[in-house]
Parts: sequence; structure tokens; C-alpha cells
Amino acid sequence: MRMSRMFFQTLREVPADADTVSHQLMLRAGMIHQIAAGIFDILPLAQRIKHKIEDIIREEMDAIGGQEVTLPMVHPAEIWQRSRRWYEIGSDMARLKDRNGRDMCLGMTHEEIMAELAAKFISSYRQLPVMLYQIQTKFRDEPRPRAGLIRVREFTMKDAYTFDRDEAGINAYYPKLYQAYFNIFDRCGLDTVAVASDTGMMGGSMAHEFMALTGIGEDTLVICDACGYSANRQVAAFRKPAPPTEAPLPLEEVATPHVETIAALAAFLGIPESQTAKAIFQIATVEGPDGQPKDQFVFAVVRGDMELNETKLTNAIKARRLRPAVTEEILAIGATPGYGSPIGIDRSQVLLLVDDLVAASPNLVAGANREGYHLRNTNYGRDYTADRVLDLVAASDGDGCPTCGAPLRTVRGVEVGNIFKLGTRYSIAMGATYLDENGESKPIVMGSYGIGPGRLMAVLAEVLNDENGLKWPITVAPYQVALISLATDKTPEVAAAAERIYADLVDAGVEVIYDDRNERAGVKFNDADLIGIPIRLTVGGKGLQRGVVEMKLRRNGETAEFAVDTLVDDVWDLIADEHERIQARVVERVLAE
RNA sequence: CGGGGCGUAGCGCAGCUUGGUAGCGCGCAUCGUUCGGGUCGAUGAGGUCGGUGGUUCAAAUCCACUCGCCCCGACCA
Repeated sequence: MRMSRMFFQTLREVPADADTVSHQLMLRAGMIHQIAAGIFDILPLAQRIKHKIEDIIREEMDAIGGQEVTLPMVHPAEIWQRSRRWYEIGSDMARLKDRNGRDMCLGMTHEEIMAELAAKFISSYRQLPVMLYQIQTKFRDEPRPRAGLIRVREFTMKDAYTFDRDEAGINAYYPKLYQAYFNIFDRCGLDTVAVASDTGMMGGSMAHEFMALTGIGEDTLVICDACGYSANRQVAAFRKPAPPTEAPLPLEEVATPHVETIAALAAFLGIPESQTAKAIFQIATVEGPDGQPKDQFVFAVVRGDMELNETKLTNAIKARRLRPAVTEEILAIGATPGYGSPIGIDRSQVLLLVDDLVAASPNLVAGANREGYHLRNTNYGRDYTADRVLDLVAASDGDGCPTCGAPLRTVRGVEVGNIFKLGTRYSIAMGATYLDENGESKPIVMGSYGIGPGRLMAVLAEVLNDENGLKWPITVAPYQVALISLATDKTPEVAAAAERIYADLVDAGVEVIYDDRNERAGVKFNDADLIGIPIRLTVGGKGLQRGVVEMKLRRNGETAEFAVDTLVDDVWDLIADEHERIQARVVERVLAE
């Protein structure tokens, strides 16, 4: 590709709207263009990167039996109504009507469509297991797109689905996906960790997220450096500290004017936050006795120094939704915002959940449900009892690892892929069944497995860069080689040599971008660095006099000289070396269950 | 949806407080100059000042409404 013909423009200045490195650099490199919140044009340079990532994904999926398909992006409502997700999913699903007024939606995922397909084509155990996948556009009307391509509304996703006859079947398939996912990320040059995750709106029994560790991540992970335990903070277990042992003291009301936060309370009374209990008021949408959704006031109590884990709470009560209660709702159950506690409230309207550590801790300070007052020495069992006592809090830095007890560490990460054991929810809804050896009809057991190639590209940009620009690994780089001609009007022999070298490289099958523009050397070097081409070749008068072109590796700045006579072979050797380097990252991983 | 910020040329910004027919840098075009890490000079093209309504002799500027974008939170395979 001649740079003079390439559809792109690099920017010196950083567009004001971009505040993550990947967004800034991809804009500056002329790779993407935004046309609405979370909706982007992918320009030629980025398109090539995305294609390479997708090809790696294809190879790995095919290697474990995947068969590629393309499913539609516009779906009839009826299919989504059969799984009930038409009703359960809110505004994230973009809905529309066709010309006949029929309800349709834009596909945000394809479990239903895949299960429908399986229902149509799978009838015997002899056809199982099977895996189908596609690389296709999804639309999710995210409430808040952010960080360039990291979180967008329209995006490409590789979604794969396995169909097995039973749990044992998917238990055998799942580790293959686990390994394939690591292969994909490793081959793209991205470090990831797999963490156990919440199964969320997808339902299912087991799930892993593949996370790239970066400060811009929207997820918090909990990691144990000692034993390797890792989990999304939403589901992370940990060892709670032992509660102090002391005899219960008499309940005592104490005036605490204008002390409405745990921090203020601890400071006011001169006690550690761990000797307080805090009340969190939530409204959960749960299934009522009649099967209809209803709002339930949930009163959660956790120790003052700890944080409520809303995922644990949601899962514990099987809530469909959870939102903070508003002041009127809190007052209506007899509690006082800022001074709340389970003592003295109207229990008939409330589901009271108490963290197990609170229940075991004596003499905690809690609110008096009276403006300006708290209670000293509240004791679970004596002063109040809960509907349920359970683990409700989120793991934090320094908490004990659930497997080995060493201190846990929290880090931020971006989810670049996930794998799910779905179970039979969608196959039952869609009637995807098979006959076993005994002629018995059984639901197919499904798994679903996603990767966002666009997000993966953005995460690579986020992680692999320096002050001069991007640094793509050879496996995904838009071009392997940037050939820079330093010819001027006065050095046509340099131009001729560069042209010849370009032609030779192209003939040899090297992916080369040739900077034939009439620009100064600095402009060309800077653009090559910004775009992040892994291998840079410079053809200049100085080198040519000695019969060499100069090579510089973008990744580490290493330089070498290649003789013009052997250039093509030298370049191929270097490309092979770079691939070898990446391949060396691919290792066998064992799924710890 | 709650909180905050911003909409003026492709990009980055000034002008707005104190209304008077829109400017700078980069980029783009042409010419010359220079040529191994974003040369220098000249000329030029390019703007419904996000939109609508209002106030006024006069609105980028003041007022109201509205749309869009970004950030934090909520939410999220």
C-alpha cells in the first residue's frame, strides 16, 4: 500500500473528547471516526487490524470444532418473547417495527436465534456435540458508551455456542473454549487473566471472564498472588476477619448531631469503622407469589468498614433488578436516612438481610432511626433478627484469600471475552431437544462464548503504546513493514531504489506500507511510529551508498542494517522471529474448577 | 436516569462578562524554499457560531426551550 493513496490522516493534536490513551491514539492515527455516542466508523488501518484479530479467532474456533455461520442482526420479537427476554431486557434492546407493524429488535446477542436454529436442525444425540459461531454486528443501546472502542453501542462480536447432550458433555467442551480463548489473546499479544464471574442475565451455572488488566478497566478483579485465586469482585469470596469476642453491653442511645456517614460516626465517637453497622436500602424487583414482578424493599446491614456487594445480594434474593431506595420509601418503612438501623422499623414491609459478620459481631454502633441519634451496643439476636443472615459484602484489598488466606489484591480490568455454561434455559424455551439412545427426548445443553474483536483491538492499543504512538504486535499489525523513502527531488536514485524495494517486498508477499509521500523525514518517522507498524525500513542516501537499508523495531527501538541484496530474506526472517516471539506466549492452561 | 462539563472551519482553541456583520494555530489547495525525527515564506479555499423561539435598530454574545457530545455515578453478555 502506498501511503500517498491511503485513506487516512494523522492528527498532531489530541481530539478533546478522547481521554483514554487508546481512543486518543486511534483517533490520531486516523483509524476510527465517531458519528454518534458509541457508534464508530472503522477506517482502513483499523479494519486490517480487526480482520487479523478475527482471523486468529476463526483459526482457534475452527481448531476445536467450530463451524462459522452468519445469523441475522434483525430479529422478530416472537423469538425473544419465547425466552421472555423480550420482557426482561430494558432499553438496552433496540426495538423497531417492520412495515407491517410487527415488533422486531436489533440483535444484542444470539442465544435465542442459535437455539431456534438448533431446534430446527438437531434431532439426534448422534449430531452432538456441535459448535457454531459467527463474527457479526451486535447493537446494544448502552446507557453510557465510553473510552472510544472500549465500550460502544454497535460492535462486532464473535459469539460461539456449543450444543451438548448433557452436563458431562459441556464439562468436556468448556475447557477447550477456555484454552482456545487464552490462545487467541496470547496470539494477539495481550496478557489476560481468566476470572470466575457472575452469570448475570444469561443464566447458567459457570462462567469465566477473560480480563485484560488496565487502569481504565470498568471491572474490579480480586487476585491472590500467593495461590493464583482470581475472581470478579462481584462474586469473589474471601475470608472474613474473626469478630471480636466480648460480652454484650446494654443498648444505649447516643446523640450524634449531623453525623450521617460511617466515617463521620467513627470519628465522632472515636471508634473504628469496624465497630459500626451500616444500613443500605434497596428496592428489588422480584417475582411475586402470582408470578408477576413486584417491588420488595430490601434492608441490608453490613459492617461499617465493608462494602455491600450488590451482585451477591441480587443473586441471594433472585432479584431481577435492584435500585437504591429513595428518601420517601425509606421513611415509609420507619427508617431514617443517615441514622438507619433494623431496630424499630416496620418489619412487615421489609426483607431484612444481615451480613454474617454483623450477626457475629457484638456491640456495634448503628442508627437509632431518629434524626441525630445512634445506638451503641446493638447485638444481633438480642436487639433484632433478620429474615436471612448471609455473606453480603465485597472483597477488598487485604482481605484474606478464600483458598489460601494470603492477602487479596484488587485490580482493574477490561473484559475482552467470556465463556458461559448456559444450561437448558434457551433450548427449553426454543424447543431445542434431541432423542437419546433410548428414544427419550431431552433438552440440549448449551454454552455461549463471546469475544469483541473491536474491543480487543482497543485494549491492545490501550496497553501497547508509548509517547510516540501505538505498538502493534506482528500478528495483528495492519502492515508488517513500514517502508520509508527519504528521497527528495534531488535524489531520484533513492526514490528508484525505494520503489524497487517496495516492489520486491510486495512480490515476496510482505504486507508493506510504503511511505512515498513528499514529506520530510520527521513526518514519515512520526507517522510510522504513531500508527505502530512493527518493522520500519528506511531507504536513504546514506545507507544506499553502503548498500543497506536501516531497520528499526517499533516494539523496543532495536535497530539493524539489512543489505539491499538480501533484504527480502532478511525481512522475512525478522517477521518469522517476531511471530515466533508471540507464539512463545501461547501456553497450556488448566482450568481449575 | 442523577451529578458535572462542553458545543464557534476537518482538528485544537480565542471571541461571549461589557450585543455592532467572526479570528488564531494545525490541517487542506497553489507557488517558491527546505530535505535523515512534525522546514520556512507567500497566496488561497473553507464557518447555518448545535437547533428553535424570544428580547433588541442590531445576537456567536442576553433570555427560554431543545438537541448532541464527554466525564463521574447508576446500569451493563
